[in-house]
Amino acid sequence: MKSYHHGNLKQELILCACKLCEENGYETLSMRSIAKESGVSQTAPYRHFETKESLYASVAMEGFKKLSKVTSIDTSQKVTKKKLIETSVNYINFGLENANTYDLMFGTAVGDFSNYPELLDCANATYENMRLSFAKLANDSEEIIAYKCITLWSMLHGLVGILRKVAIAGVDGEPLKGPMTSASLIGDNLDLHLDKVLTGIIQN
Amino acid sequence: MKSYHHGNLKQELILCACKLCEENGYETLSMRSIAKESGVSQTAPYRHFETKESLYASVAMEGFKKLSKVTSIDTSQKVTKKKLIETSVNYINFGLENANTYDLMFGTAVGDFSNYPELLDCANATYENMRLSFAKLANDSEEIIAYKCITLWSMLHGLVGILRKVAIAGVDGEPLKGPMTSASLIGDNLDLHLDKVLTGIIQN
DNA sequence: ACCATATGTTTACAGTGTCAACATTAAAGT
DNA sequence: ACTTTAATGTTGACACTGTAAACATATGGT
Repeated sequence: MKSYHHGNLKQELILCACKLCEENGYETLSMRSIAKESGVSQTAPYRHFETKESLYASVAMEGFKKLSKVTSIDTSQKVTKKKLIETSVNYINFGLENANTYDLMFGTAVGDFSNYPELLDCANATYENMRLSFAKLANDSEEIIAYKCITLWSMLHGLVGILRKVAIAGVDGEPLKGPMTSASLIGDNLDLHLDKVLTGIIQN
Repeated sequence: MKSYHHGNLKQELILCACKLCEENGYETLSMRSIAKESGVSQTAPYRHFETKESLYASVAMEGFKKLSKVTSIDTSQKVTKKKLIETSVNYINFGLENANTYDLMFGTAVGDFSNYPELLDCANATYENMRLSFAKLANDSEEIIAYKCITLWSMLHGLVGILRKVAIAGVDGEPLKGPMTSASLIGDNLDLHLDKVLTGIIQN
């Protein structure tokens, strides 16, 4: 028997939204659908989220937490290139396996992170760890560290995008022409590719 | 005096959509709004676009054409690192100056390009030129060329994303913490940064 | 016990994508 | 030139969306 008050609705709504988002993409996610899925009236979510965007922000935050978990390096210990490669692979796999959530995190669904301080913190924490890792790896200036970090980060992000387009195209038979094909080649040799890239970044 | 038949509606709808998209972002663009803006009934666009997504596809295609224009290198002549840097800067500037359109082109609004062959061709052409440029630059194997091309492309795409977040954050005062700050640093020294990156890519 | 506040529900409104039925015109076939 | 047909418009409708307003119920501090 359900009581009038749910007790833990906000948490359930977020969970629900995460699930629906990953299953069908954030574009098809509606306030009403998560309300229904949570067995609650259609406007109940508005007691916990001012707008749909702020619900998106919560889902994105969960995503960043999860991403942080698989990519964070223990910077109290020695940081090696191998660890960075491992982390890079994890990053890319996260992007591929949580494609819809990834879109929500890095797309335009949440316009300005600074409207959601908690989300902003989570996002920054993710990247901050990568920066610390580079700082530990070699004795570079702040500037060089930043350069290296952003170079890698940009590339990982870009790679996720490319590999996904290839994966999607691969599903319905017809392989894509041009660089797309080559991208799937990289997918198969991801470790090797990342090793090359990281070597390039570290050396410079 | 307007006749019943518009005569050139499809073209006008696309133009209109491009304008509205870049002005307010593709998320706020509606079939009905472009219809109204074009001075035509709300379902008229459906004579030219089966779904909203197919209108998006047309807008995205215009974007790729424009992007091609500013990034394409004349591969019948000698290709230099300098030219690649120039092109890279142009790519990034395109992404920053046509931010909303860029989102449409590289986001999830158009799910699968292969449903829109013309769009797919335009998109591939853009990247194909970059690949040819790398092929001209040095005498590498197909595989190495692909590697270099995708590395650069991924990074440019990633950089656009990062620089935009910084630009947006810069607007309302409060600068972002962590690697975000460093990213804006890169924005100021974009040429230098790209030179470094390209050197790294070319060497490997 | 009382009352403010948090959390729910119902109802309502304007806007959306898209379909079906109908109107008008330009193009093609005779 | 006349008729048929296909292309291109319009009107009206449906189910869905985000979200505001008014109301209902439970909870916690006094």
